Amino acid sequence: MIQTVRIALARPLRKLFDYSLPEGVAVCPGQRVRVPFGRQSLIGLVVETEVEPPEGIQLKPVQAVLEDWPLLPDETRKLMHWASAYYQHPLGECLFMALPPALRRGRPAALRKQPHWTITEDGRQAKLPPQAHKQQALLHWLENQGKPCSLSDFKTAGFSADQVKRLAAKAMLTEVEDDQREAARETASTATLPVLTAAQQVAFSELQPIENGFNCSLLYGITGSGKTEIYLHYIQQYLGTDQQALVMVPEINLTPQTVRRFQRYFGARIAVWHSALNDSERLQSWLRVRNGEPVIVIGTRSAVTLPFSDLAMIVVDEEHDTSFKQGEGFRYSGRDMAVFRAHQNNCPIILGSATPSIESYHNATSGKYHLIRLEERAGPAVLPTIRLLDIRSRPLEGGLSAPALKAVGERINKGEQVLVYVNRRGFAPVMMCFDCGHISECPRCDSRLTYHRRERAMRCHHCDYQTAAVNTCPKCQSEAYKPVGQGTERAEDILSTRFPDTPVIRVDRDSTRTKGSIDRILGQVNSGDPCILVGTQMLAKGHDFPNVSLVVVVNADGGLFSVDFRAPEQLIQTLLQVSGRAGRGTIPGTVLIQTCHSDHPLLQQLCTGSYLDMAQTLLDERAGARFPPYRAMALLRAEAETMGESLAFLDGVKQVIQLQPQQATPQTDTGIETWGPLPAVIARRADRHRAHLVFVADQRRTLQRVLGPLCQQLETQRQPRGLKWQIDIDPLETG
DNA sequence: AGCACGCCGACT
DNA sequence: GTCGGCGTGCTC
Repeated sequence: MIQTVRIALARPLRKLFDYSLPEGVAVCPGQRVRVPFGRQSLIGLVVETEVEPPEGIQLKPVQAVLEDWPLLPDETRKLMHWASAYYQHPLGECLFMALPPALRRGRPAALRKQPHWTITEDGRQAKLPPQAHKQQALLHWLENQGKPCSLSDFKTAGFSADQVKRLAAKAMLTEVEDDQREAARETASTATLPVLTAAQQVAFSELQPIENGFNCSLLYGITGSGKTEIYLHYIQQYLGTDQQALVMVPEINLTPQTVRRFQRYFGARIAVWHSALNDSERLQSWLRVRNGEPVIVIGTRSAVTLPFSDLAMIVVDEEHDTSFKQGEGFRYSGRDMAVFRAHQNNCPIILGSATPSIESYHNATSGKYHLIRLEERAGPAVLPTIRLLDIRSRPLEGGLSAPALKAVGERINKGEQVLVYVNRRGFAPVMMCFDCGHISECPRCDSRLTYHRRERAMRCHHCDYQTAAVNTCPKCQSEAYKPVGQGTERAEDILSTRFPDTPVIRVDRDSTRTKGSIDRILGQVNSGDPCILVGTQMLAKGHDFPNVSLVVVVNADGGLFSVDFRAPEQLIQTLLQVSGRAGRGTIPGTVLIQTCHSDHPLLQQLCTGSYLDMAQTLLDERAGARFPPYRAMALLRAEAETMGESLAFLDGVKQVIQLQPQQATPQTDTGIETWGPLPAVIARRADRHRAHLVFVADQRRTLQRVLGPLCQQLETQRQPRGLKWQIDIDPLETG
């Protein structure tokens, strides 16, 4: 009897393909196979065995079975099955998302033995020329590790392969055989953890031990309260030497410093997972996890799909951070998948943040999560004072008001550091003609081009359009064609003019483009000398600036009156995160927020209340408007050559949804509401016209029940050429 | 997504 | 007469 198996392929198709299995071959779900597909040969993953062969299709046979064990373990496979159904994304793509690129391409799943290096007697003598200070530092670092290290260890510590090669050539380093598994098992607990403060101890004692099984703790710890210490202690205290752990961090936060901090206590058990890894590094890390090594993975969003076999705990740090949600394609939330995975593994999960998301806060108040409050800063630092500075009809220089500049001057004179935060949204410099009013716009998007002085270029932030800057108005040839708006560069100019003796350091995408520049900047700031940091978003996250005693927020009003219902939440989160950079040392910090709406209740509350009070206010507003988390939301995005096509497509979908007989129980289930379709806030992007249709339902189940078949139908029925659609479950941006 | 088949314009 | 443009249709 010939067996039929169901195979998932890495194709954007909401269907699986059946194949016959050659006589004498047996497979189980999760195994990797090679199958013929059309006239190509593809890698597939077994989803189901012993299936009923479909009628009227001549099945092709499986060509090869790549391993005699399931590459994707059951637990991970079930996670991806759930994610596929929850996010309405094709199963094949979801499953393959959980494999590193090398394995997707069919490379063997073999753990390459990594050469480990140790220092020789010659190396200890270290007779290096004085200019080889980096090699000297490497030797010094390795000696302090007290154990052989691999190339990737050197790289995470900031050294290069070339330096290792040179030292090996001088016989100062030598290769040793080292079984990684053993290396990982022995906890390099040379360093002892810092003692928890009384407040940290209280918070720590509220965390459930691993053996109590699934529970989700929302650790609300104000900026500077030392949440990381709590994670470290938790791992130290509860994680078994044979168990695996996952620590998820936002994209921006995966700095070498964070990793080093964990490595100090857990040594070789630490494995990293982030977008900067190359294919072979990814494969190695993935296989370490798959082989059941007792690793502690520090990783970004996609680390939630790693093939753990004994996952005992999860931490999601900065859980409110929007980078946990993938913004395209398979639009999953790493944080939400982590909660599901903890549940699936019956293990604890800790969500940490100084500014928890409204969703998580809601889960905490409803008793689904356990709320732990840590509202004291560790060490001598106290929370900064937040003051609003109303700038209505005040003259501004580079976006800064006279009182703000005065405050900057005072701090500088005292030898302290200042951070000027420019909320980029709507404040990037554009070129405007003062004679005819012409403003430079992107020819392909509904957006303005921003002026980049350094490159003398005009750039679009929504597509890759770029053009040289010109001095005269392209419309009326007037000479009065000048940059307006308060970008980081304008603020930087004004500050350097006003404070010529103080270094002004700009921190934004442009100034940190080159590798290592962020470390150089941080080094300069941490030296403690007075300086003024000017920057965007990047400054708000993670980094510690102990000598910054004043934060000036150039403009806070962007998020106050936005069409997006999440804008106020994101505004106060950003304001509080950037405020948290002030007064981390011994000097009490001050935050000045420039605004045209100093009487706005949310901003008022920012100065007096705690974050949780604000979260409660926002949650009440969400309840009133029946927004998430009180209802489930999904977004159907469409784009086409014309807006008419996009809107017509979404209108059609709306009709279908509304005509559908809703077999709902009236009391609990009011069915689905659709809002729109509406053109996106940036309606035209790269010459594509975009529109949205929003779905809202009291119950997630209702939404799933309708969206599943809808996606299936939209995929099979043919659409006007050039029309593309995608579904976004729990969207973060509804504009 | 690929890849092939298919039917219309400028080249040896 | 062919090479090749990308429009649409299929893949167990």
